[in-house]
Amino acid sequence: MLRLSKLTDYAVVVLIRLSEGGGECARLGGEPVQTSPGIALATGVPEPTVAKVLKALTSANLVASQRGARGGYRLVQALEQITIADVITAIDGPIALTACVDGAPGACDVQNMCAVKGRWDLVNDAIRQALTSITLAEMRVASVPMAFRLPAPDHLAPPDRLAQGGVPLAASAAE
Amino acid sequence: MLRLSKLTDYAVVVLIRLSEGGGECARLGGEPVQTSPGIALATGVPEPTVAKVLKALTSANLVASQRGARGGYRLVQALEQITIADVITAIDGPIALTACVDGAPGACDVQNMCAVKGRWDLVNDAIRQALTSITLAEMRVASVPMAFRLPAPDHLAPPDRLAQGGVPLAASAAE
DNA sequence: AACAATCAGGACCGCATGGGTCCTGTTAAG
DNA sequence: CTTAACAGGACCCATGCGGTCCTGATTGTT
Repeated sequence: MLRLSKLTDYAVVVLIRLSEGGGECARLGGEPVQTSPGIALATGVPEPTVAKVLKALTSANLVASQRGARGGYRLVQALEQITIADVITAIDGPIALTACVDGAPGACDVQNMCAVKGRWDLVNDAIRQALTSITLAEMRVASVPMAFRLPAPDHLAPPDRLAQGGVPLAASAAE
Repeated sequence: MLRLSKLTDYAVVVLIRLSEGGGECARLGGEPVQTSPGIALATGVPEPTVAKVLKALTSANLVASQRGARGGYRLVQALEQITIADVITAIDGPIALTACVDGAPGACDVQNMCAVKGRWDLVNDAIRQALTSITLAEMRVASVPMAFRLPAPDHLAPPDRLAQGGVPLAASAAE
């Protein structure tokens, strides 16, 4: 699968949402912050999950948090400065395809004559480089080719119309 | 984690083992084949797992099988022609990082206003390209920098000494 | 012709991991 | 002092992977 976690997907959504300047809570010396309930409402991701993602992103210093009333989160870098590798590392931990490379305790169980030991590093480096070369800004411009772009991010988009007719994608071909 | 399955790791081991010409069963009109028990014995991977991996590799036409007595498996391409992407696709299925891209049944549950729909394709392509650019031959030469290379593949290497002093890698820096 | 060896293709089970929720404490603005 | 929001856990459940096994089909050997 080579599948990355759904949380990482959410993190991208949340970060892009954060970049769209939360127009609601422009306080705190000009630094506009957004609350996790607000982001959850705007993105459709459940609030606890948004909170969890934001905590991880804060630990990774991708976003900054302001505690207390009128608090919230804000980006510390522009989307152009955030790479996919950053997000994946923040959410899923270090990028390592196999247990052999990311410091597994018992190493592989067939380490005796494992003829390919350490060779995955080559692949890991390639992956890592590929992920480092893509920024969130690039991902955003590549998305939403249709007219569904919300120009004003401060008025939370009503999900009704979008959910009905919007974005059929691959959901129809589901067995 | 972006972790790929352990089966894929085994597949690489098995394929490299297959490339080292099974010296035992040189039959079948000059096409030397190796049996799955033999490969299991040589690599240290349990036999059922080897068999499962080989079946998947056969379905993906990375190896050819000869049924019946004196049967076995052999490579259909040189290691130089097999990319990591081939192996991953054979074992783990198509390379797709998120459920949004590989035709998931329900699509993402937040598809309503998912602002990043389809944007993972960028990342997927980058990953796919990175994995396609690395062949098994490159992985083999990059491995085993020490004197642990077994010159004769038919005499199974005694695991004892190798397991003890061999290849410390990153296993020490765990946690 | 009978036998044995080997692959084919499933079904099956247990465990680990991730996804998701919730609870309690801490901070800061009003 | 109260309230709103983050911090940082603990916790449960489902999914999927790793691994094993069984039965049948095929083919060389005796």
